[in-house]
Amino acid sequence: MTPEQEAAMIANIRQFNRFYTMQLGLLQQHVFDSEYSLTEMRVIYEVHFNHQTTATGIREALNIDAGYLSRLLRNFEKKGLVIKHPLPEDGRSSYLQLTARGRKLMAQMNERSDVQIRQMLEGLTAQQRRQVGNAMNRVRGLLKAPGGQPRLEDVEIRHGLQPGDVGDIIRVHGQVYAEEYQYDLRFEQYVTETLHEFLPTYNPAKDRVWLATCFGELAGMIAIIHKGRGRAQLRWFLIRPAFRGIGLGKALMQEAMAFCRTQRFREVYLLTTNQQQTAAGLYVKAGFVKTASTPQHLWGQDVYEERYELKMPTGN
Amino acid sequence: MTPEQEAAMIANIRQFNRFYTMQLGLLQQHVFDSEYSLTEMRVIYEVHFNHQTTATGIREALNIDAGYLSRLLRNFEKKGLVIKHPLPEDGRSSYLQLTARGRKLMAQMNERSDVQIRQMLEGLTAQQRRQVGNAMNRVRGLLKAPGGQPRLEDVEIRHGLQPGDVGDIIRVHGQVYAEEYQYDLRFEQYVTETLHEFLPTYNPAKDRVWLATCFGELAGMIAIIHKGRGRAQLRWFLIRPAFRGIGLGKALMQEAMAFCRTQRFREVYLLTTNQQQTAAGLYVKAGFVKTASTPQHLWGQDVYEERYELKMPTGN
DNA sequence: CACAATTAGTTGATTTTGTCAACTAATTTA
DNA sequence: TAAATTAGTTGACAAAATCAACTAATTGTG
Repeated sequence: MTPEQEAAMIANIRQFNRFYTMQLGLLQQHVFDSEYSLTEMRVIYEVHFNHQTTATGIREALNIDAGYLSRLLRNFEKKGLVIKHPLPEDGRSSYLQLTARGRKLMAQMNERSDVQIRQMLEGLTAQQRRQVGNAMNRVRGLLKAPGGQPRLEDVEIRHGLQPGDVGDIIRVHGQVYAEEYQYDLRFEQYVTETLHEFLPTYNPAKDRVWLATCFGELAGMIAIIHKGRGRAQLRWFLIRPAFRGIGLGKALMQEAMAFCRTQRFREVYLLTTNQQQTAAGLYVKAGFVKTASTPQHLWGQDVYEERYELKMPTGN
Repeated sequence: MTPEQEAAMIANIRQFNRFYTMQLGLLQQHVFDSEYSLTEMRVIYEVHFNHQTTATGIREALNIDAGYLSRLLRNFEKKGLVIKHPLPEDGRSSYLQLTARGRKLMAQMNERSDVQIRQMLEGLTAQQRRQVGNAMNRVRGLLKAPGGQPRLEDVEIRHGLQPGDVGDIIRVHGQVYAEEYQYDLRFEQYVTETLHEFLPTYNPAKDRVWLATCFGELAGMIAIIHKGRGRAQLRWFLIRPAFRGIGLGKALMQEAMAFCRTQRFREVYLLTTNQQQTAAGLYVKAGFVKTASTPQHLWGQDVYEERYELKMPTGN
């Protein structure tokens, strides 16, 4: 990056900071017309979030004056929002905890915050809202904030191809395999070919492509393609690294298997290589058995191309 | 979107708000250890940014007490940061302007803000930094902030296909044409086919694909494909709606034409439809002439397929 | 056109918010 | 065991923000 580009980029972030400061309405000292100041609410939040924290813990987290904090806490105690539990191992400190009343206040504040957020999102389509969330998660994830791990509940699994999906499937395959196995352009070309070959025969009644998205961002995918005579091929099974370890692979595999059962496929097969170890585990767990392994030079790599097969239990 | 998903999404944004409040260090009332408070700096910034604004303008923009602002401004005037120009048409108001000293203070603050931003980006790769900027722009753009229009200086034009580029080209074509002309999956299939057809013959010495990216996000693209006997085809020329009107199409076209000249192509042609009016303008400006127009039923649409040709000036 | 109503900005009085330094008491270090 | 450190408290005070009463210019209205 040239110095000019870096300066442009920093100016851009500075603008975002100003914009977002405005958006948050952080200049108002009384949050959401409550009787509590921003600082007070931040203390309440800190007590709630870091359970079993002490005054010093809060002081360090929020970087506020010890004397000021002392008074704030005494006030909260007087109002019955916070309760102190003296520490047995240190007579100077106390654990802090929200009372039921304090938690109720928190909940109220969250509600008001939600109102603010809803206003912010007003006039946006569902897709755009997802994009906002997604972009925020990206900022937060990149700036190494805690809690950046996506949750399975936030991942939406849908099927059917919408505009951009075909390209997105290819893009994610190209990027992930380049990053993880140093596959080159030839691999992305291969994926393009598989989709080009599939699309003209795509029959939504017999073929199904599932896309897992998280706030609009493609998180993973899987597909079942009918091959005639009760056979089907499982394709394009991939979970992006950031979304691994949350059970998404399993969820997608379950969708695919459920579809295979309703379609009464007798046999499902798939092709992969010996390098895709994590996926292989999921194949085996789903009942697939490795039936062939042949050395190949594919996409500039020496790999074993492997074939897995699954005999479906014939329901009666 | 189900109510549960909406709640999850709002909770997610709330978390981002808390995270970013923290990130900005907005609880500190003295910005960057200066002798000025956050509010004071926001006033200075507002005077700088909205030139020829009045006290009321600032009061409305920042939503602060009129009396408080009055005192702040008097103080700034006393310190020689701001100057008042009485309004001829209204004896009660004055235009506000930063003095040279006030602008110097602004610049200093920007520098300190830049330091903060650099710290924030510390430890990120160039690509990750671009992603942060990109994601912020997306948030800002979606939440309809002013100044959301990207700048041509922030757009990087590169050539050569990197992992994910092929998929991204297809994805953007699919999405943009679906949004603007209601083309369906068949169009994305067609684009996939064109790339599938091109890739095996791709010769970086004779073919060139340019990608315009803005903080990591694909903004537009163009390609020149050699066809033998001094002929070449211009393909995949597209600017995403958000990046139109900033001269990006022109810049990409110039790159392409310059390449055609160095390659000494005698003739360049392209295929498009009568629906792509904006692009057609750029083709004509670059010297292309429409040579054929045939009615077709393509991708579920009745269109005229048009052919444009450009005879290259033979340099000696 | 005159007079009431409104608007832009100012000023005094006051409250809220945050800071600093001196302090106590418990705990740790030397 | 004494000195140093740490957690938290308190008093004095400064800075930031609010409220209400005010002036002067401008606008609206009968």
